[in-house]
Amino acid sequence: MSNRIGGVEHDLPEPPWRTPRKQPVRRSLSREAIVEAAMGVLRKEGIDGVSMRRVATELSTGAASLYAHVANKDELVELLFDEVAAEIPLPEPDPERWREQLTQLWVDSRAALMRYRDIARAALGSVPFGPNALRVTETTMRLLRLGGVPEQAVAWAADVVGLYVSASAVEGAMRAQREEGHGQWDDQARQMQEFFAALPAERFPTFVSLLPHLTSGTDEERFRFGLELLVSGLAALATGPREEGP
Amino acid sequence: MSNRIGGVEHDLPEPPWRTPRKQPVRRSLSREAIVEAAMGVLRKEGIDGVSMRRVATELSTGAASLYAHVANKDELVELLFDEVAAEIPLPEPDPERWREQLTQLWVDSRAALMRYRDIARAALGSVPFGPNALRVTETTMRLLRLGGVPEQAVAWAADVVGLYVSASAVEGAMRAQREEGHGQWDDQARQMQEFFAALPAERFPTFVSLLPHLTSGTDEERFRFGLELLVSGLAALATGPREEGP
DNA sequence: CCCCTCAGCGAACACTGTTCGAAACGAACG
DNA sequence: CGTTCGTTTCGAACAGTGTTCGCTGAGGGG
Repeated sequence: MSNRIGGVEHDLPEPPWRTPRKQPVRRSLSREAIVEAAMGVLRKEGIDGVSMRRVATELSTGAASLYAHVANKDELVELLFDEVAAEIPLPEPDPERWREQLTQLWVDSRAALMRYRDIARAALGSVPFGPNALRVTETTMRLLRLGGVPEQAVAWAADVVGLYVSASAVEGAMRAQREEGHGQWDDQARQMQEFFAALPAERFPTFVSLLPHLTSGTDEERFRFGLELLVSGLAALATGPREEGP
Repeated sequence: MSNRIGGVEHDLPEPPWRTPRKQPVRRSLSREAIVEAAMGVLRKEGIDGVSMRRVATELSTGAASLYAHVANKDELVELLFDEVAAEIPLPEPDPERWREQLTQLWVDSRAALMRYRDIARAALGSVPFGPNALRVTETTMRLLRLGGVPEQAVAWAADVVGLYVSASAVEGAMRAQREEGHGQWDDQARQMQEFFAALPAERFPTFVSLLPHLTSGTDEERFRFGLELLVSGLAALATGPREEGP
């Protein structure tokens, strides 16, 4: 090809009589590389930041190239979601501590989701049946059965709790985004305060009287409160401890 | 202007020497008209169908005209959400029946949201504090207090249940969309069946053994199941009936 | 009566997801 | 070794999106 030694030739302008082969067409793109690059963007900028062009740029190529490895953006987002689900730590089920383990599992799930901004929105759009999401669901069901929850309730509860965790993660991500985006958290907290103070107490007496309680507690405390409602409700359905297996 | 009598002149081609005034510049656009038109689109095509151009076309004008009455699309969506919240029927609180009324209120909320496709997504993005949404929250809190639920729990529970209702409405809307969009509901139901059948039972034993329970029940039954978990959990927190007022 | 403000609105900007067609490559086959 | 074939790469283009800019012209206040 060239009598020059590799590496330097790229700094020189191409001789015009040679066909300009721009870049030597790396044939190195792969589903894994795409997902990895997209995960980086997701962590920094959230789902809206993950555009096909953005991910392609990260791999220094064009958007069209991605479509050889991924059907469309929806499929890419599903892959991302399952990749996040892989980061959820799973407990070794212990019949003595099923309630505690269940709570911890879902607190960890919310934390993993929120580490990747608003990725939880993907769980509300399409029921997540990727391999890693399935592992989480399987563990949830194992724990519920260990607690003696009836079969029908186990199946529905897995759905319900998944919904709640996703919704809470989305809300948390949105709040976090607003807090960092709009500069000072101070500014719009004051704005909220003013809005609340201007509320007509004669039209919303209960709401106004509960105002101090409304803003109290961290996001995770509020999440745990709802989770505890669900878990205790499930415990009440339990018919006593139960062995594993069919 | 013209010696013709009104109404007919629009059918004739404009004489070319007169400045073609396209349409006489209706100065009739208003926030209400915009929201009304957008509600129509929302009901038929969901949030993604509500583009600024689409709504403007419905009012036979251009997208830029809307920005005189509405700050941006986010604000428009918030207005739409509150309009939907106005359709939620509110009960007259009755201390004897607070549990039943609470359940009914949130079942009705979900139904109202789902009538407008995926509008519930707006509730997960920005905490809804429009006047009509506030009326629903106020009623929720009144009912919870009537049931003797502690103040802190009332405040947090309103948040939690709102999250759950919205999440369930979004999921229901997505499912409905897929069912009508992908032609036959039959086709992808079979596809799901095949996917489930192909699952390795040794890796997901609990999940596989619960398969029949997973697909059973209507959406609303599943929703009511989770709602009952929450409400009974709240009832357990109650310290006995309590009078209204400070 | 005049002027000035501001709703109306066409055009444009910077994006988005996706498709198309041509090129370039690797492997399999004669 | 040569040719063909399927796949990957990728620039360009298409049909959308939300939003801004600048011009026009009508209505109300002075």
